[in-house]
Amino acid sequence: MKTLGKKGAATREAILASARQAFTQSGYDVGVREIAENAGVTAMLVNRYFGSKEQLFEEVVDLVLSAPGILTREVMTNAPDVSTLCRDVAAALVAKTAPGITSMDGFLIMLRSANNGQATAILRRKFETHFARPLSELLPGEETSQRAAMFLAVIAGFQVMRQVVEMAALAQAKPDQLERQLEALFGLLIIGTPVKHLTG
Amino acid sequence: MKTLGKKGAATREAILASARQAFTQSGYDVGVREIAENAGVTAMLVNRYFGSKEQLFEEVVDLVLSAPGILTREVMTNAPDVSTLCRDVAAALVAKTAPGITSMDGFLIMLRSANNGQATAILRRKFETHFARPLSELLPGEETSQRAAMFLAVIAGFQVMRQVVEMAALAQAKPDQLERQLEALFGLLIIGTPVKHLTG
DNA sequence: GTCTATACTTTGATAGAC
DNA sequence: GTCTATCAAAGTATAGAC
Repeated sequence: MKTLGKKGAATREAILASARQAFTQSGYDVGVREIAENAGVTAMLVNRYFGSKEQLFEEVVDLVLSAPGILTREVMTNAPDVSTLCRDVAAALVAKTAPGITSMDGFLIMLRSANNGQATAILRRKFETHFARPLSELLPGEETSQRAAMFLAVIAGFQVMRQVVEMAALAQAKPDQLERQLEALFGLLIIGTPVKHLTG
Repeated sequence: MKTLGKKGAATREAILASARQAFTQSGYDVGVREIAENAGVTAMLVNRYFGSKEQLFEEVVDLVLSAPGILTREVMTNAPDVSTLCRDVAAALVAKTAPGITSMDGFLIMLRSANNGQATAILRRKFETHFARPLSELLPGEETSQRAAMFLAVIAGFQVMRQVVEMAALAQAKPDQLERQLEALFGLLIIGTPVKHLTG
């Protein structure tokens, strides 16, 4: 382990910030040289400070999953009850996936990097510890781990259709309509029954 | 455009078949040399017959999207009623995403090429015409296009979590439990109310 | 300590010989 | 119509300049 001076730490942060931007926008397949260039350094320093591209990706994922996103520890633990959680997550999800917004969410990184085996292996571990396990412990009733996973699947599917594929029906729909549909789905998974009918 | 003789067309088919197998098993990151080797030719011929690896992938996508998948016109139009449709799609989805099975469904191909702009543009059009529009016309009630899109989003999300990320809770769950959960979600989107309670 | 220059390895793509 | 030879780009590793 190398000791880092002040300048070194700054460079490390610059690379990390550049990598976060690049991975979110282009997925894991973005080049290390491009990441380094946007940080004002050469590609070699990426390996010096992070060991490998894979480890750099892992650190970026940690960073993004810890930052406020659609599902955070705060959202999960601060919600007074589960129906509030449904509404909060639905609202955050619709807002963060609005057309034209380049959100830095962990789910988006996952979807953009889904074609790379190394990246998905890292994401699997991070999703388990950050989302699946705490959410599963929060749910009442039985089969909590499956229901938690389905919850995450709905979030991921909504994002891939709205932000990546950009399906017309989701990109142009009114936000409150989408929120209502998502809230109903989440309610079904969380408390076992829908909080509200879809057509109001 | 080159003119193809009998032998040329045969090698082209061999490469295409090998590519379908390879992409299904290993995803887009599989090497062109490996694809060519399994077809009994050198890597060069891949580019000669398909232009690039990307175009080869696109042709495999076309091939797979034409074949019966999770949502086909038959499933959609042959179902006597919508609740049967929910059950059929849920069962097909769980079966096709079983661990160890790498069926190259259209949704999965979409996810694997999600970071490629051209690929998503092509897939967006195919999804609209093949899935979104006919499904939307099949649904009763209001907001049919949004609900159809959400339906597709749930399918996509389930696949990405079970097949790509391989979340433990989804990969190891009992098939009939997953089917029940999916059927409830689909029912909520299709007929506006769940067909069955989750813990029932 | 911090960083650049250089090169090795693999992979996708191209040119020209037969 | 097919192959050998080669190129360009990407991830990585080493040596050494300041």
